Amino acid sequence: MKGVAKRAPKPQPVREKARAMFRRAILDAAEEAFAASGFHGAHMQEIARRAGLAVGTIYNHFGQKEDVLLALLEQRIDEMAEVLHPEKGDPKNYAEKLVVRLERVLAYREKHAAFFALAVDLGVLGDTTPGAQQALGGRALPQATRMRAVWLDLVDEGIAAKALAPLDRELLAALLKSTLRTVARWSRDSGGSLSPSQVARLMVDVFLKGLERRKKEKP
Amino acid sequence: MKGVAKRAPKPQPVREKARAMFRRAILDAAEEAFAASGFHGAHMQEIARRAGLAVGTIYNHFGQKEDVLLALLEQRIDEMAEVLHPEKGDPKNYAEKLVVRLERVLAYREKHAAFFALAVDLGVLGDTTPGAQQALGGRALPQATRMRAVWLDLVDEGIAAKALAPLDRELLAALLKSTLRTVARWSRDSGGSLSPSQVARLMVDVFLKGLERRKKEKP
Amino acid sequence: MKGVAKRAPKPQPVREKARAMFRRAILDAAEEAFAASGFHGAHMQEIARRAGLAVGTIYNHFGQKEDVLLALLEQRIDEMAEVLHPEKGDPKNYAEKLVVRLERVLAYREKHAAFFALAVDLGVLGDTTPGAQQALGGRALPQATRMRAVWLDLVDEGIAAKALAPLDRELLAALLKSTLRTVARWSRDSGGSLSPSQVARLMVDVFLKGLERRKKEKP
Amino acid sequence: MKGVAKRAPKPQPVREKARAMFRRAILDAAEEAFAASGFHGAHMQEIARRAGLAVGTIYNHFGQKEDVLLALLEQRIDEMAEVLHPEKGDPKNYAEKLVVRLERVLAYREKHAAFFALAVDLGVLGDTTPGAQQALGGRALPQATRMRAVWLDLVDEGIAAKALAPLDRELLAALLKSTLRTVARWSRDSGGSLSPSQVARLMVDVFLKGLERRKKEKP
DNA sequence: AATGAATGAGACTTCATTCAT
DNA sequence: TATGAATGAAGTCTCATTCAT
Repeated sequence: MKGVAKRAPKPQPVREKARAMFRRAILDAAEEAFAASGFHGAHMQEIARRAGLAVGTIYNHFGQKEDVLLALLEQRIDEMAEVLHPEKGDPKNYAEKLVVRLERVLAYREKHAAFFALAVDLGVLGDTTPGAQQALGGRALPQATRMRAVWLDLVDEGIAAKALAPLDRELLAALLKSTLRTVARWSRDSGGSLSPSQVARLMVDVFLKGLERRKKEKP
Repeated sequence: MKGVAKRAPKPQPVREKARAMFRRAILDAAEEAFAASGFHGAHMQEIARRAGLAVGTIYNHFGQKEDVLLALLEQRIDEMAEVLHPEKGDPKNYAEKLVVRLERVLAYREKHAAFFALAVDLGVLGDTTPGAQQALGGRALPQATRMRAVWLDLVDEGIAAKALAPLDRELLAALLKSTLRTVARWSRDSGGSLSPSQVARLMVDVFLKGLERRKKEKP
Repeated sequence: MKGVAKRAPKPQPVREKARAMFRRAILDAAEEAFAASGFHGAHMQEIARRAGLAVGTIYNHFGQKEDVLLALLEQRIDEMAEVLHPEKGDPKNYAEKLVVRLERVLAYREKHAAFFALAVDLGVLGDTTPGAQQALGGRALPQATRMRAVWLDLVDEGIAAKALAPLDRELLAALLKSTLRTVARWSRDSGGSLSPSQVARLMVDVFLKGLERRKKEKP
Repeated sequence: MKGVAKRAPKPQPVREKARAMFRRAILDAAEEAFAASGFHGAHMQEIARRAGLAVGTIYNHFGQKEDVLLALLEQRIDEMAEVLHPEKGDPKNYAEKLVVRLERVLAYREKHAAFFALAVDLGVLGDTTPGAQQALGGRALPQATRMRAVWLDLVDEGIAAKALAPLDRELLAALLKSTLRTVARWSRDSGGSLSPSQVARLMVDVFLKGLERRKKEKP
């Protein structure tokens, strides 16, 4: 030790930051790659290429391919739960509240269209399909529970406010999600001439009032 | 044998039947295997085992793995379109008509739960996801068009009968399908205490009237 | 036996004839198929198709694919040795004798161009190459010995008649064959404007006199 | 990694060298394997084993089995064309020149006996047989043209020097090659008691003067 | 820690051969 | 005996993962 005094190794927050950047770069690349080709179609090579990294580097951050998918799903689900959370200034009226919240979700969806294509592909947002189970190696997504809770809360508020029919909360939540998904996809596929705000309003309207023809209605 | 006299080959309807039986056995086995493990997770070996055949035999009937999937989807979609078709004796009233038709679909779903798990996995029933495109090698499903037409017809009837809001027919069809799927899944997951008839009625109710809390209603 | 007297089964020469016809049809088909695609490239299916037979039938006549090749080679080599044999009326003069004999070989070659492509491919006419050994499963061709003998005889006659240089008879035979093959191929590839007789004469000339430029020569 | 700073990759001549070594090891292994069992008889597994590599590694260097064969042929043909080329100090006299050049070819042949067995097997040196076409997937060998040119040049020199009969140059070249091949094989098969130099001299003698018995000759 | 070539288990597919009709 | 579909061993190639640099 050549007579030099030892210093305790500094905590190196820089290292931490660098690690986080790599992680993020990998997940972003994976999102694109998975969305473009599905889980099996996307090769580690391709993910590495999109991230501007070598394959080996990915394995320094994730144990295996599955783990990249898992981490990506967790990350995005967390972000989406965040977005769906109540915020200060959200309206009191339930229908209005739904509109602003779904609007936020829609905005997030747009930024992460790739992830949603993937999530639908894996059935992760709804229920888990065999293909998803395969891809995840049978592991459960802890974040999915959190996500579910947020939707259930939203529905519970509606029930409490006597704005929603007193049906099973799981059913209500599932229908709210499926309406969101279906209308959003339709909007995208049919040219997307509606503004996000109009789309959110349409979702809520369909969800609350259904699709029966109505006589005249007062606003 | 150029110069050797040939007995005219007798028309063998038996052969035809045998071929059809093998085909069917393979598709049934494939349905199970794909449903259990997804397209990539299911190996030809496994499909052959389930069908009680040798691998080679599958290749006597289908060019490649993809083709097995394709044929299976076509078969099942055809069957389902059949089931969804109008039948003599269906009620005139639109809501009632929806109920009986969806009931038929539900019954078929139950028999082919495996297929539906697969179909959702592939996104074939709704729209095509990257994973599905992967599995199908980019080929389109001709039958999917037929399926779509049947749903659109059902919706058009509703519009014509002034029973449905005059919205875009694609949107209406998509929402009808997603409601069906969501309620069916909920019913199954929540213990399945409702009869198929009740489930169908619930679907139609949700679809037509939405989930807003209603005061009193007369049946 | 219904009271009918038994007759001893007749020797059935018809059966024998039928067998021979099948055999021949198969060998002809195999010749074409092998020549078109090589030993490995030609499938039993294809040979059967060309013969207008079912695959199974081939296996009623030959034990395995190899055996078909073997039988074909034996057959053709026999025929060719036949053709190369001395015949009544062949000239006495050695050079002239060579010409008429090679002419016969050339005629046979033309009829069985397919076989010769195959034979060269397998190196069967000259020496046995690894590929040929592979195809023949390591078995030797008994007929090849007979063939060799015929060529050696032809060369021996030349030595005896003091028409050929007193070199090793194996070398002389090998050179005669290779000259035959090379000139024949050249003649075919370069448009084939020479008559078979001219080609044979050229072969003999090259073989006997070499390719050095000669001053003037008297015929 | 899009945003992450990259160190400029240093130019790595070492890598290049390593690549070349692997390539060479694979080609050498393939030469042995192909020569021992023919193209179809040699399995990738076996080639890998002989090269001391894993199968996958071969596929990092060559797209498919065919490509290994192709590359091997190109390599060896190039080397052989090199050897056959005129060199400083070659004699002026045509016969003498032929002798020294063929001697070089013979030396190369000896070192690469395996390749020549293979080449003959594929008919690549002369003309392309169905089996070769099969193995090469129908692709042409660019190097073969170069090879042909070298032989044609050698023959043209002879014609120009009025040492060769004014026959078609393709024919002369083909005969020169076939004489080389035949005599070399004979020499090897008959015990190899002749020195390379003697063999080359014999080839030229046969090629130029033919095999007719000659009276007395002056050297 | 990043790199990227090497690794090899395992998947799909082919095709000679068998065998029930 | 001819048939041709069934069989399954075996080969090529892919791609997630490892590891020496």
